[in-house]
Amino acid sequence: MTKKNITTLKEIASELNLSISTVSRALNDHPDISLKTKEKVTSLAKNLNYVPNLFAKGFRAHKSNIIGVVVPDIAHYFTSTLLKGIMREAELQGYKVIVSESVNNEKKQGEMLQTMIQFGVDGILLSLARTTLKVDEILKTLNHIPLILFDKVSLKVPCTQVMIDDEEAAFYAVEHLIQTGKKRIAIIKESEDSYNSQMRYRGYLRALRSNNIETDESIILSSENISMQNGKRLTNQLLSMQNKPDAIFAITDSAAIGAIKTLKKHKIKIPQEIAVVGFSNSRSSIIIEPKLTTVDQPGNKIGEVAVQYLIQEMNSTTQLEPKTIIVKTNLIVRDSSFKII
Amino acid sequence: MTKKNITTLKEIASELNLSISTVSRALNDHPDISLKTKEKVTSLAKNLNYVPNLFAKGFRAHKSNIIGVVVPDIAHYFTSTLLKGIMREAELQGYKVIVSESVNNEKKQGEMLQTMIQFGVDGILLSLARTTLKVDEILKTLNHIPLILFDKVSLKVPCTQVMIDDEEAAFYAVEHLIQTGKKRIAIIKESEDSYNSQMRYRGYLRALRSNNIETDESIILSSENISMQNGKRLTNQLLSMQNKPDAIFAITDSAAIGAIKTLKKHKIKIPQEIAVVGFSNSRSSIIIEPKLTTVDQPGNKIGEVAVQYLIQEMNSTTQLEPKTIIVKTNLIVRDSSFKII
DNA sequence: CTGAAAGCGCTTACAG
DNA sequence: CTGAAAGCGCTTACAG
Repeated sequence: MTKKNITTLKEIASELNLSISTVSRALNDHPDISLKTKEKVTSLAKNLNYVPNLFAKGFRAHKSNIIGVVVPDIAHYFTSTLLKGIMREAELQGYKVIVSESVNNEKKQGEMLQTMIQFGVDGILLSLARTTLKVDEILKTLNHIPLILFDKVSLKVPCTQVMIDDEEAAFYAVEHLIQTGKKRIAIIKESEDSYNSQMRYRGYLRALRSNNIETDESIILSSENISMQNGKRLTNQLLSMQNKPDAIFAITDSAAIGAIKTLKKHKIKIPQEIAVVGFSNSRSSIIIEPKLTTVDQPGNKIGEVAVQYLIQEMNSTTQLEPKTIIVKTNLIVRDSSFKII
Repeated sequence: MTKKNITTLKEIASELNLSISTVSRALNDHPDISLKTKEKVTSLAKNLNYVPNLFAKGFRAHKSNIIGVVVPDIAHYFTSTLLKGIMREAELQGYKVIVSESVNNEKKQGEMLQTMIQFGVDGILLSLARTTLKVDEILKTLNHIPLILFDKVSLKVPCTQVMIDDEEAAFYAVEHLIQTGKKRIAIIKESEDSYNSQMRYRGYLRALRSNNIETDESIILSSENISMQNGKRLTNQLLSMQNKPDAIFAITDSAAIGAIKTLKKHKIKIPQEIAVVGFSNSRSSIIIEPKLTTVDQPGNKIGEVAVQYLIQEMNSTTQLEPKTIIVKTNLIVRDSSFKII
C-alpha cells in the first residue's frame, strides 16, 4: 500500500482553473494574490485535506527541517531525558528529529553520520560512543553540515560542545564527602579513555588535594564499563582490604547502586561506616535504600540548549566560532551520605 | 552555515564529460554501462566523497525511507526498549526513524500524525496516548499511509496491532500468587480507560474466578496514573483495612515498588505476610529489595515485529487485512513472591 | 493580479 | 553503450 489520496497543489489548481503558482502563493498568503482567490483556494485546500509536502518544499530549499541525533545507547534513562529535551525544543522550532544509536561502536557511529547526511538532515547532534578514538569521520561530517557535540564530548573535535562540568561536579561530590568527615574516599571510574570519566576523576583528585588528603592508588578502581555488576565486584575488592575506605564515589549511579547492595550484604552501615555517592540522578537512585546521594545532570536542559545552538549554526551564513556551553549540575544529598547541617 | 561541499551527479558528470544519466546508471551498476565507464565513475565518486541524496531519490520515487514513530513518553524505560527494537530493525531494512512524543496528550498526538505525513514518512508506528478517546485523526491518517499500533493499542482502530497479551500475562501473574498460597489478592490498576489496564484487570478477575476466589471490591484499587507515589498511597490504604490482603498485584512496576517501600516501612514481611507482583520488568525491579517479581514484556521484540509488519504493509500493493500480533511475555519470579518448587 | 518557466538531484523510458 | 528529456511537488524571479 503506497501513499495515496494525498492532495497536491496541482489538483487544487486544476479544480479551480488556476495555475499552480497562484495556488502556491495563495496558500502562502502572498500579498499579490486577491482576497477572493485566496479564500477560494484555502477553502478548497481545507476540504481536500491538503498538507504541503515538506519533502518537496525542503528539496527545493535545500532544507529538510530534520535534525539528526546520534546517541550511544537509547535505553539509558539519562539518554532519554536528553532526547526529551531535544525533541521538545526541536518541535518548538519546527524541526523533526531522526534518532540513531551507535551502540557505543565507533564504526557504526561513522556510518550513522554518513546516512544522516544522505537523509539530508540540516544539522547533527552527536553524543560520542564510548570507544571513539579516531574522529576523522566526524571532522569530515563537520565539513558538510553543522554538527554539535553534547553530553559525551571530546576536545579533539573543533565544534560547539554542550555538556556539564564533570570536573566541577565530581569536585563538589567529593568535597561533600570530605565535609561530612570522610577521609579515605575510594573512586570507581572508567578504565577507558572517556572524557567524562577523566574529568570526574580529575575533580576527585582536586577535591582531595585541596583538602590535603593524600591519594591512594589502591582505592582508585577502574572497570571497562561501570555497571551495577562491576560496582559490586569492585566494592567487594575494597571490602577485602585491610585499610577499608570510609566512602565510595562512583562515577555512575549503576556502580554506586552495586556498591550499596554489596555494602548492605556485608551489613556495613551506610553512611556511618561507608558513605556512597553516585552520578546521574537516575530513576533507580531513589529506589535503592538508602536513597542515593548523586549528581543531578539536567538532561532536558542539555538537549534543549544543544538544539538551540545547533539551529543557530544552521541559520548562520558564516562559520561560527566553536563554543563550549556548560550546563549546571546539582548535588542531591540523600541518605547514602551524611547531611551537612 | 548551509550545507556545502556536497557532491552531486552533475559535478561528477561534468568532470568526466559524461551525461548525468550515465553517471547515475554507472553508480547503480546498470548492465548497459561499460565496465570502463563504471570504473571511472565510481572511482571519482569515491574521491569526491559522493553520497546519493536520498532526499532527491525518495522524492522522485515517492518514498522517504523514513518511518515515523509516535510514543506517549520517551523517558520511560519500557518505551526505550521498544524504540531500541524499532531502530535496530528499521536500520536493518534501510529505514531511518523519526521519533515524536505525544506526551500522553490526544490533541498533540493528532498533530504529530499530521506532521509525520507532511514529512513524507512511508509508514507510522503509533503507541497511543493514555487519554486517546477519539480516533478520527488516526483513521484519517490510516487513509493516507500504512499505520500500525503497537504496545498501547485500541480495538477502535481497524489496523494491525502488535502487543502483548495483557489479559493472559496478568492471569498468570495472579495465578502464580494463588499457587503460592495467597488467597486475598489486591490489585492496583488504572482508573482511566486504558486498554492495557482493562485487560490486565480482566486477567486478574479470570484468575480469581478460575480458582473460586470471590472478588472483593474493597481491595480493587485504581488511580489515574500508576506511579510509585500512588502505589504508596494505595498500599497505605490497604494497610489501614481490617481485613488486609495477603498479596498485591500492581499493573506497573512503579506502583509495585511503591507498595514494597510502604510495606517495608510498616515492617511487613515480603512475601510472607504480603507478596507483591509488578508488571514490566523495569530496571528498578532488580534495584528494590526484595527484588520484584514481575512480568517481562520484551520491548525489543515488540518494536522489531511492529517494524516488520509495517514494512510488509508498505510494500504491499493491496490493502492488507488487519492482524493482531501477540508477543509472548514471561513471569519472572523474584523475591517479592514465593517461588514454587 | 495571474501564469509560464526554471530548477532543486535524481531515475528511467525512449532514442539513437 | 550513451544521452536528452520528462517528471516527482514545490517556490520564485520574470513577464504580462
